[in-house]
Amino acid sequence: MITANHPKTYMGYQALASAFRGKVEGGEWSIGGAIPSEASLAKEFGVAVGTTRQAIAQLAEEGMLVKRHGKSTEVSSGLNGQSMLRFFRYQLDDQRQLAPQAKVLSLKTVALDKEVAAATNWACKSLLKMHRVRMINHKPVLYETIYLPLPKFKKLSTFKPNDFEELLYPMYAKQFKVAVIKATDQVGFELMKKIEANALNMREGHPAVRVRRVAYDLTGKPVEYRSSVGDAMAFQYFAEVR
Amino acid sequence: MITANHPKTYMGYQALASAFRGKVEGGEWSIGGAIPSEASLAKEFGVAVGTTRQAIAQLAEEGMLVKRHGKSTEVSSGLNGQSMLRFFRYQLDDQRQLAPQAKVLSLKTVALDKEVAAATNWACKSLLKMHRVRMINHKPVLYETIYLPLPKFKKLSTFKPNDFEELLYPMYAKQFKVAVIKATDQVGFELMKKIEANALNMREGHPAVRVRRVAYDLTGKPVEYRSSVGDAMAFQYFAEVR
DNA sequence: GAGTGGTCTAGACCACATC
DNA sequence: ATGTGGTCTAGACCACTCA
Repeated sequence: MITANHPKTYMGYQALASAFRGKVEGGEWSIGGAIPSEASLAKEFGVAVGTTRQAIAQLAEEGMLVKRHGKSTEVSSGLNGQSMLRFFRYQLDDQRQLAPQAKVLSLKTVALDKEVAAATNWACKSLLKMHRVRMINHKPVLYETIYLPLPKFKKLSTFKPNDFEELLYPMYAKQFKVAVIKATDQVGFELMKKIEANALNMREGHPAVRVRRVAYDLTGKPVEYRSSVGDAMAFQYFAEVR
Repeated sequence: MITANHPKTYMGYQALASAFRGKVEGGEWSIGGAIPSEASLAKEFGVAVGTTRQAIAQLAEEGMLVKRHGKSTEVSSGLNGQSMLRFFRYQLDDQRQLAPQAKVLSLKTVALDKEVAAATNWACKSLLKMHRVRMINHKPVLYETIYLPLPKFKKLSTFKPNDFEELLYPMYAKQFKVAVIKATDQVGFELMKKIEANALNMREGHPAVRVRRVAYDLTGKPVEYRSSVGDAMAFQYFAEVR
């Protein structure tokens, strides 16, 4: 039955975790907001506090929830989006840490791309396609092509290049209530194409690295596809293997 | 106090975890072997079972212990060492999965290398340095330079190239009781040097990828430094960002 | 001080592996 | 059947945050 609540259903911590996932996906617990206390959830679902703790611990592990000792447990608002640029080893003028800049070059609506569809399994028929250059100390270092599914991100199609914030992931969170909590990177090597080379003040055919990234939201669904090109010689990628 | 045991010391799960770490590091719980049951540990340390469970859960998370439902909890015997080669995208003759081969080219004792020391913080004064080629379907794809600290791995210095097994990490476990449970990779691009090119049947100056890997044991100490070179055009690296 | 999450206890019962 | 780890309970008390 769809609408009725059985008076007493068995609730293991995994079933509880599923129920909590549902609250997040359904928007009942909104992104960045606090969820009810463990004690009140235990009462609501008719289980011991320890059981709600175990369910919450699992979701916290997955990155969906964030625990704050003494305060509350919140729905994650996601990664900050700086995670791409830290892979390039550009030295700065002095020791100071310079914030990267970003410039949107173009924005248009296109048909679903084959490569994108294969990586994301999106079923939409059109996409928002954005070209962007990222700079460190005003020097362009990364040429990005970013795809977003429509109609979810339709509001962006009316944006002018200057309307975009520096970091996209936090903007997705604020404007669309989409939190990016995981991404997969695929690093490969190729020769730089003319468009990319021009944008980066380099020669066509220069050794280039391409990072294809799929970003996932709280529910595990792909929300963004991003393909970034940079100078291979200036590139360093760090990863932990377990 | 250093030597005496107080009859009753407070044992939080973190202190317990430290005690368990000590048992592993001291060799009292040996690599690949089962540790005592949760109930007996609880009795031995004078805590509730739940507390030993929490301590064990933490060490399992770190990869030091592996839990086997219904059997026992074991000290990890580490990764299998295939983790490097999976990053290359060589297609095989047919659909079958071909096991990679490995050939040791040379083995010698050298002074502590600066690059190696910087990455590992090793304090030893000499190293074992090994050159190795890894092949897929009898085609060489990876030229590896492997460093191991002495005197820990002294026994290997008398080995002949054919004495080495295909996978090194399991060999470290068997022969030296060293389990590799974590590694960090640093991926960069460069031009292939003559020696590497010769070993891989490629031209000097061909675009190459270099993966510098530090492998860590159960206690978090670096146990191996490995620098691997391959064809950049055939390379794909996958990683998850969280 | 009130409310939240963090630690710990003691015990019951379940699920799995092995003999 | 026995022993192991996995789940769950009910409650005590601690540590942290904030009004």
